[in-house]
Amino acid sequence: MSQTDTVSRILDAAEALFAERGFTETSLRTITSTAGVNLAAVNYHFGSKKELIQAVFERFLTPFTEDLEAELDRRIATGQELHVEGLLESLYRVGLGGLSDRGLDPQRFMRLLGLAYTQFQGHLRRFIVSRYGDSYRRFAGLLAEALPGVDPVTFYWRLYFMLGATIFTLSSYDAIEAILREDFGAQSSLPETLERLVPAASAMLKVEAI
Amino acid sequence: MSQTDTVSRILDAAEALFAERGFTETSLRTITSTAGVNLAAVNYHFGSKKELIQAVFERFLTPFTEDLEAELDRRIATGQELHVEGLLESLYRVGLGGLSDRGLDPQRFMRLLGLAYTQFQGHLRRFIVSRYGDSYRRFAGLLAEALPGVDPVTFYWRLYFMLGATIFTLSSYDAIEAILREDFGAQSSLPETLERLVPAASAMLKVEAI
DNA sequence: CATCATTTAAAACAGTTGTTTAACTCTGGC
DNA sequence: GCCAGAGTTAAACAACTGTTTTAAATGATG
Repeated sequence: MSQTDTVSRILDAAEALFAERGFTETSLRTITSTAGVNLAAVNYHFGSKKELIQAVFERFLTPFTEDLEAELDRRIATGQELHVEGLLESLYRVGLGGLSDRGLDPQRFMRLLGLAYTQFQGHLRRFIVSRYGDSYRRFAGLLAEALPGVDPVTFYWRLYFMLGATIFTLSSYDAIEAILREDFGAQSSLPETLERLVPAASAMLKVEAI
Repeated sequence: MSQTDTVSRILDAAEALFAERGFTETSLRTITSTAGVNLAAVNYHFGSKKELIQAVFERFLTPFTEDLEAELDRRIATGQELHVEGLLESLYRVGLGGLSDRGLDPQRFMRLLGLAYTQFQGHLRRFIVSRYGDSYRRFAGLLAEALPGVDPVTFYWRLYFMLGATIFTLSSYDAIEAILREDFGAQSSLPETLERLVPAASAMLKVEAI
């Protein structure tokens, strides 16, 4: 084994197994044997399982937020109007394209993001907020500006509605797609689903009624 | 201890602890010591931890679906038009009111429902689908009828968008509410949040654009 | 060539997990 | 009054968890 790719082999295996089964359901022994490395390597390189979990998230969240920031900069620089649909498209395009360019599976990315919210790992939520909170707040701010009629509290609730619809749906994408394929024979792709999500989420954010 | 309330004491403790920490993160020893019963009682009365998890869900999903069916029957019997907002209101009213009448915490109910979808317990999903799938399909069918313009595949994706927005938001209700209270000083109640969710989810289901 | 970080191996660590056992207590029906 | 059976108890089971330690081997860098 060529020395230092041990770290990335562990990250690869951990990422796949976490997305598939969750954190507590995945043991270090499963990870290391999948990665073909020694059990002690995880504690040697990462310190603990907690820090391994954080490292997995860091590896895909850092390029994701960087790409998103760049995309927002680009949109602002070219003087494009920042309407709701455009912002959501930016978000989804980065999540879909930017990551797969780097060889990362966007679906796995969504499953992990869903886990970060629903599994009970306090340290993970704290880690993500402290590391990527600024980018999140920037995006939320731009979205709020694009919705001048909506009062702040209502806006934030709807932002969470949107996050819920996105994360929930995409992290169970395979299961939902399988059901629809069985019932309607129609198979849909991930980009197609995002194309359905943009107008739906936009409509939800924009409603006039109380 | 008055003999046979051991079963319900276990269910009470398990329900609260599962909602708080998740399934794998909650040990039988924590459950039994919280309930004040012997460790072996779980295996004696329920057979296994899996079956205990299912029993917890059965205890609140059975009254919930019965109430929902009754509410739908009532709406149809009184000849009310079944529009989208009304159906969602029925769903949320039953989830909120019907359960708390029975002394069950609606938020806990939502957290557990979220867990059922996101935790990796294949047996749970199978159990719920086989037991409550008919009620689910009936509700989905009525909702589809109220949306004649929307093609079936798009409808089902949007149904999952709505489920995601609902389950995700309400299962993290406490956390989100705390953030909004800190940032805006405005505190919102669960009924208020559902009042925001009805028009938002309706708008999402009804959009005209592709 | 020596050095030092990296990797492997194997073992042990101390906990925790779900489950099972066998003995015990209690109670309702004969 | 007694006894079968349901209910409870403490103890032990075997398996697994994350982590640490020992040791030896490997490889790149200076």
